[in-house]
Amino acid sequence: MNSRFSTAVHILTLLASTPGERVTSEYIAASVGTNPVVIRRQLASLREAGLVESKGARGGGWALGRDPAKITLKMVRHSLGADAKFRMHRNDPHPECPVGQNVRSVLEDVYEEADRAVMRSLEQWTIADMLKRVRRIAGTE
Amino acid sequence: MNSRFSTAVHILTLLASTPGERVTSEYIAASVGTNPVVIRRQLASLREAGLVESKGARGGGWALGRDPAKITLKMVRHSLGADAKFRMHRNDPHPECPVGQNVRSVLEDVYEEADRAVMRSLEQWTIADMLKRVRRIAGTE
DNA sequence: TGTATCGTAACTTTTTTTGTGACGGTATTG
DNA sequence: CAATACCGTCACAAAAAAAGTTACGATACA
Repeated sequence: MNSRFSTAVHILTLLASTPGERVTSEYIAASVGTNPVVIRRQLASLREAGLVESKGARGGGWALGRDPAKITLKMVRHSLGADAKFRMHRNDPHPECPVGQNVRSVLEDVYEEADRAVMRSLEQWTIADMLKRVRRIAGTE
Repeated sequence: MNSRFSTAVHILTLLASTPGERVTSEYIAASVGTNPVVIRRQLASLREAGLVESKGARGGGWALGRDPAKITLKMVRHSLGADAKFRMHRNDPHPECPVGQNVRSVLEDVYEEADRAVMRSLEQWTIADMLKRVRRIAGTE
């Protein structure tokens, strides 16, 4: 998992915390502590996955695309595509080494399985859960 | 998972493929396609975990520290420590945003759980398995 | 028509990862 | 005992990846 995933969850939880309102990328950026463009970039992936929707122009902004109880962290990870995945070493192995030539393909199987395990784990968390727990910690409930 | 993990598995599988022999970091580097120092760095972590052992000086080199059937990929990942883990976004959230202030700690729980899932998955693979599968693909068996 | 917003491209900066050179230490070999 | 072939590790360089910034066009609202 990487920092893009973390940021995405942060954003979605923030949106869930202000239902009915549209929030600007500038506001989100201030909450996360970064630049609005960085946020918009992230939101772009989330929008493709249907998790958020945006409206341009004055009065525009961002809102969740669906019920936060129906957004799992699995979906979030999925929306980030290859960026969130396990990575292979990218060296060119020696052409005559049978191990070097073939470990990669076996490793791919390993990663695929591990990835499924991660997804099963993330599947159990929703944005609504995240918000609930955040609020419990903050004592805002 | 990252490229250090992949490289570590590559190295261990290579060592498993030449039982009884010591292999030099230079040889391993050639197989992986990188610099010997990079390999030694990686081997250092693996040695701390007892997965390999080395002998300096002439005639020296590296060998597995135990039966390849007793080395799981979980151990390999564990030996890499924090490097192999999921990472949080490192921005400073806005001090007055209750979401920003607390998502991290909830995310830590999420990551911990996901990490355990990965470990359970990796636990099922041993270096001996890797070698067997590599050989099957290579048709060297 | 002015303004607040998104969308996105190009670029810069920072951070992380990987690679390299250098050199000391040590056991083995002859 | 000296030459050698290794490891161990530090400091630095280069490359790659990620994050941040600037800029500007497009659009709807007021």
